[in-house]
Amino acid sequence: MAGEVRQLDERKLAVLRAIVQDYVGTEEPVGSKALVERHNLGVSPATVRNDMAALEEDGFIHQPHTSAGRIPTDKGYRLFVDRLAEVKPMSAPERRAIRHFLDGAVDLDDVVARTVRLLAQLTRQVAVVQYPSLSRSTVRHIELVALAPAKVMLVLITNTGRVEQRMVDCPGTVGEVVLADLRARINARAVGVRLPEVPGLLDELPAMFEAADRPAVTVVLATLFEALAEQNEERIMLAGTANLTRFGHDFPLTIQPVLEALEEQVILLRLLGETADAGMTVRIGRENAYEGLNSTSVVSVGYGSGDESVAKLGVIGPTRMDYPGTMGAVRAVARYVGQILAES
Amino acid sequence: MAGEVRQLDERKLAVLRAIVQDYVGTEEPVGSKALVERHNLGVSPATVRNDMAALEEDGFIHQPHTSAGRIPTDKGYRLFVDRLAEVKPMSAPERRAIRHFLDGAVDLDDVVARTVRLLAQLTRQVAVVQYPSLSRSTVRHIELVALAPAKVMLVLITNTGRVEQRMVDCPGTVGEVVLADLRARINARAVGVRLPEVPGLLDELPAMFEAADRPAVTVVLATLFEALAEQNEERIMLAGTANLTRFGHDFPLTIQPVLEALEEQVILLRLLGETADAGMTVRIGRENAYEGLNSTSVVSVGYGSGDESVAKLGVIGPTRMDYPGTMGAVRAVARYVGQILAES
DNA sequence: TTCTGGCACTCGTCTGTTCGGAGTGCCAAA
DNA sequence: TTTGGCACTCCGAACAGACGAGTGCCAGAA
Repeated sequence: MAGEVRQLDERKLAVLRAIVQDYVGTEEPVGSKALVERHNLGVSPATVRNDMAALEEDGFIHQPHTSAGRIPTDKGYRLFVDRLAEVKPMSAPERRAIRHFLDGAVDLDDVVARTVRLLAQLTRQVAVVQYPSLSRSTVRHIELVALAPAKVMLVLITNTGRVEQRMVDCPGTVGEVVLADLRARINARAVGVRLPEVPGLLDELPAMFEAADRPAVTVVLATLFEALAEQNEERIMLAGTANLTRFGHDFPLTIQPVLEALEEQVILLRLLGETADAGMTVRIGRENAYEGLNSTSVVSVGYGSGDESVAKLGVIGPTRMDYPGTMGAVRAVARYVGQILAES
Repeated sequence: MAGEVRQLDERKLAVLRAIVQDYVGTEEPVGSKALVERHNLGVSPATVRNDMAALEEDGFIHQPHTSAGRIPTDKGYRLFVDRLAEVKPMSAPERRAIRHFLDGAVDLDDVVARTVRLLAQLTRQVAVVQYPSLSRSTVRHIELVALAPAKVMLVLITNTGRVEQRMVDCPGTVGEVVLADLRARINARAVGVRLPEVPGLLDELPAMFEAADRPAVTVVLATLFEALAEQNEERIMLAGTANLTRFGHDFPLTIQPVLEALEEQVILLRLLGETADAGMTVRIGRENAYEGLNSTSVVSVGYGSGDESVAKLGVIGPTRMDYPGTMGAVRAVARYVGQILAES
């Protein structure tokens, strides 16, 4: 008995898989007859119809109107992604191409720019790449430069190649010697340390300077802490918006909220923020918190220079997307970007 | 006689103006009767029809099909912009709002970001703002920092607040003293000078150093020149793509090439590059060199911190746009950005 | 019990036709 | 030169009918 029930279930799953695959390919509701023709399920259309009715009952597929084919629901895609699909690995030539394209990058900006374009091209969808975040990275070097007697430029360089600079207006003049001393002491303590942990290590620094210099030292440190903490400086790069035109027929209605979402960095950051730290995250249709993206799916993953992820990247497309292919591309690109970052 | 011909021409122009205004408002071909109703032209529909026939003969308007109203052609819009429309000044509250919004900016990135968003909101179209270009700005400071024995970081700060940094791999070790010397000499010559003119002033510099240091000095200078010259580093910021959805009915066809164009910084830069240095430039439909923008108009203008323009900004919208209003907004925003830049 | 073929039924899409109305061009009169 | 009138064009909405894809159900076969 149990065996037969499982047998049945497996065929239903096969039907669902076939429906998803066909619908993704054709963009048209798929009927029982066409299904049997294209996939050799070994049963008749009538049987498939029964299964379809059951699948519909369970909410995995849905009919636009009586006497039309079936379309997968968000729930159906979810099941497909979780249990029926395998991430499709990139082919060797594709991997070589990715590698080659990313290797040409000259600096961090370029890496991110190339990555996002590459991802958009590979998936033919909208790609989003977050800059390696400050909070996960470590200090490579901190530089202080006197521009004027009371004006200091602060430069923060991270191990991910990111450079932040600030102007500091000091109360009173700061001697070159004091500045050099401060620079040396800061670097001695901070280099190699994770950004959020830096402030704790510099606590007792003002006390080590002459009373006259202390105000200036304090201001410089305050600015440094500010630069370290500024999470909302997180930047994002986008590409492939033109691919939105391939979205669907009910065009302006679907596309407008998506375009609006894409303009709001905050929304995109939150979107990527929901990505699990390890493994790939797929958010389908209404699973997305942001309403404007209710008819889209987001495939995202963390990437990083070493073992751990310092930022996220992903792809936004219609719920009707090629999940295995998209996931394969996203994973491959994330992996290679990680390697590039580790090398530089 | 001549007087009567002029009289006639003026009415024709009035008719054209009315057609443009109505069409921009309604998006529908405008007929003779409706025209007479909405504008008090003081003549009958039949007369207007005669004028319309003449205008069509001259290529200023055009009929989608017999027995439909008329639509302005690119040539018609051109005439409208050149002779029939006046730039519509912003109202006092609008100006205050612009001023207030831009005043909140904290650094150059922020100024540009706010400007582009503001412009998109005001015009309800796609806004494009070019970062103050390197070639027009002057050197405020050049800094050299030794990160490792053979690794130097070069930082270039311009009077517009822009900061560029490069890593330099030197052949052999560079002493701290040499570096300080080089820094001092470079700054002494370059500060306050326009970027493109800097290389010429540093020609004889290598000769002033010991033979052993010369290779390193040469490499540093080469990198600096590269940073100075790198015109294609010109960056652009975009906003308001969601406004494209209000474009028209024949949607995907029109919008796709536009989205593609917007993704290509090169195209946008060329677009802005065609802006006349002084005064506002309006490119209508096929006047745009880039084919994908053949059904759009571009309104652009230079802006700058002082008298002269250091960069361009503009708006991209359908040829059927509110030219007076758009031009007014573009002009006002450019003016205020200029002021903000001059102040900082 | 499960699958299958057959059959009646639903309903959306396509096609052709009709019809009203907006708009035109032309002409004769003011 | 302008105007009112008139015949004409042609788009687009509305309607009807045919077509076909697809379904659900049922009775019989495996």
